[in-house]
Amino acid sequence: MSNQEIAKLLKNVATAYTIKDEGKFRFQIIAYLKASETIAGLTTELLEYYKEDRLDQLPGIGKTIQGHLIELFKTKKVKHFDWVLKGIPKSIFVLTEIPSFGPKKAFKLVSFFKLNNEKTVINDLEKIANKGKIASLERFGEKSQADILQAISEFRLGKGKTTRMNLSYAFEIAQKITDYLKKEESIEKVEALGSLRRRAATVGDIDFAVCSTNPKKAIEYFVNYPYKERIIEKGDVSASILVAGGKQIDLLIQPLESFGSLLQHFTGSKNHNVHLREYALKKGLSLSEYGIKNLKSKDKKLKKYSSEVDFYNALSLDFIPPEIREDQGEIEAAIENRLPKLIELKDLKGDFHIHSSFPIEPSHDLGKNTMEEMLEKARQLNYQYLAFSEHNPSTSKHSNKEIYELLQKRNEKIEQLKSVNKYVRIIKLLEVDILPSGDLAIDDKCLSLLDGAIVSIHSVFNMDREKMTQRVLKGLSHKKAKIFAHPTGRLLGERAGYELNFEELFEFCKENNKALEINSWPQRLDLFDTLIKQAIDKKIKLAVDSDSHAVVHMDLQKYGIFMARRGWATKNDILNTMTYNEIINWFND
DNA sequence: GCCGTTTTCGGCCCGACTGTTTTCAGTCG
Repeated sequence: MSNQEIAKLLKNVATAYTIKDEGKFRFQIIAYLKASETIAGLTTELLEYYKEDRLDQLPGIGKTIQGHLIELFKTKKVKHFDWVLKGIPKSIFVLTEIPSFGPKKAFKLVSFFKLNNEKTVINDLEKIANKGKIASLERFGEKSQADILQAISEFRLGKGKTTRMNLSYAFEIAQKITDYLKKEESIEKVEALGSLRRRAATVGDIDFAVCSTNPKKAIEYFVNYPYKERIIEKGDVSASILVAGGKQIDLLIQPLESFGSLLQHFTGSKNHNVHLREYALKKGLSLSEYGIKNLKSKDKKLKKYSSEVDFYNALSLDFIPPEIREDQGEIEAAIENRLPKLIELKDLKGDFHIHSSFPIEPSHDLGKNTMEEMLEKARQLNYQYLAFSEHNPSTSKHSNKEIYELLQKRNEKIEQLKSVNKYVRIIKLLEVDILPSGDLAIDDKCLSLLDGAIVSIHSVFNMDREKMTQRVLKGLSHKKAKIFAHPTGRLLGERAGYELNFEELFEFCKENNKALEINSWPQRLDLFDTLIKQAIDKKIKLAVDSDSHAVVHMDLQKYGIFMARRGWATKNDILNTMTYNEIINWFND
């Protein structure tokens, strides 16, 4: 079973508990949902944790659920789950995937109308709603009947509970809406929050905090956004609209004096907030988007915060950067004044992964811009150095001798550029395929022409975990191979990437002084945050690379920096913050 | 069912909004 299937199973158990007796099973429900989230967000198959006897390392998975998971892997079923799920039609779990459908609503509809066919339940429900049969049900009405039809139709168009967009796409939408909101004169401040502010690789809803002298007018203005599809809800301090592609935009409003608390609350993450509020409760403080209540004082008066820094400081905590608010130990670190000083974009002194248009007749895609154009961009970015790293010449179309000659030609070109280029130093790299055998695609003689090689996987993704790991380690063990590019091979929204034993890879990199890439391409963002944090804990060097195939791509480095920050990276963890001399020494090491 | 800087027992974040109601149930973040 895949992680997603197991996560769904645990979520279904929570749903079943909710239907059976929400009050009685209140804390079991929370526990199962948390365990489900943990598994859904894992970067390694849960089965591997089980095989390696490491299930107890996972947060929110205690003795009981561990036992159930072990039973699941051993016998493919869990007696306790079967008991909880008994009598709950499976079609309910289909409906709960639709936004606005929770356990109660799904159960009421399925049981009243006997919608027991999980394959047709959505169509069946739609037919019933269209016939007007739902409106007469207790606690339903004409409006909720129409809402059900709307939710089904939007679900079919792609608005699901777990539908997410890439960070770069969310940035574009957020920019448009920010520009729109700033035109309303009563709006004094606009901040995009939620997972967007935390710079998560993918974003669900886009959240905005707004500070306005006239909240009513500001809300009215927001819900009249010209590109909205419809208004989802509209209240006194918050509203939500739907824009093209089923994307939801939420707005929250507070006066300036509470703006800091609002930022804090709406930035999340949920787990960070829950942990923070539990920590505060122990000090007798109750937190909300409005401020901090002292439960020990007589009047329990609310203290408001206009600044988020003051809000954290009021809890005796250092300010926690949004990118690491994921309940991964940041609260403990803030208590003990040992939060890392996270890397910033301006710390980068170069880029190792640049594909120019030099006609090297590569195995994969060639860049769009000349070396000169890329170098000029590097100068604008204030880089000390730039490495050209086109794909290796195609091995099916060229002999070793021809490949050698192509690389020689490229070297001549680079030497000529070096002689005329005063601003940016050039490093001679190449992105070399690691073949399924683990051998590099070009021979030693060709590799000797380079300062070093970036190695990567571009074919035969479906090897099993151990074979793939051995393939990568063999490729990386070549003296010239220094950086392993886009290590998981994932493409967001397209493919999950191959399975690797990262423990083993980290160990190897540490021993042999190899680096892993944080690829800034928005669809890759690979390595990603959780693996970056693990790598940094193991003191592995990382390189933030744009993988540019055109000049404009060189600006995408900010996304790699976002991921690095989410992985708690400081300047010292990132290779391309080093000077040219240090880097050249590292490549020759 | 999970978890530990008041705890291995006894806690478990806090609030908005909608629709159907006239005080609440359900969903969401």
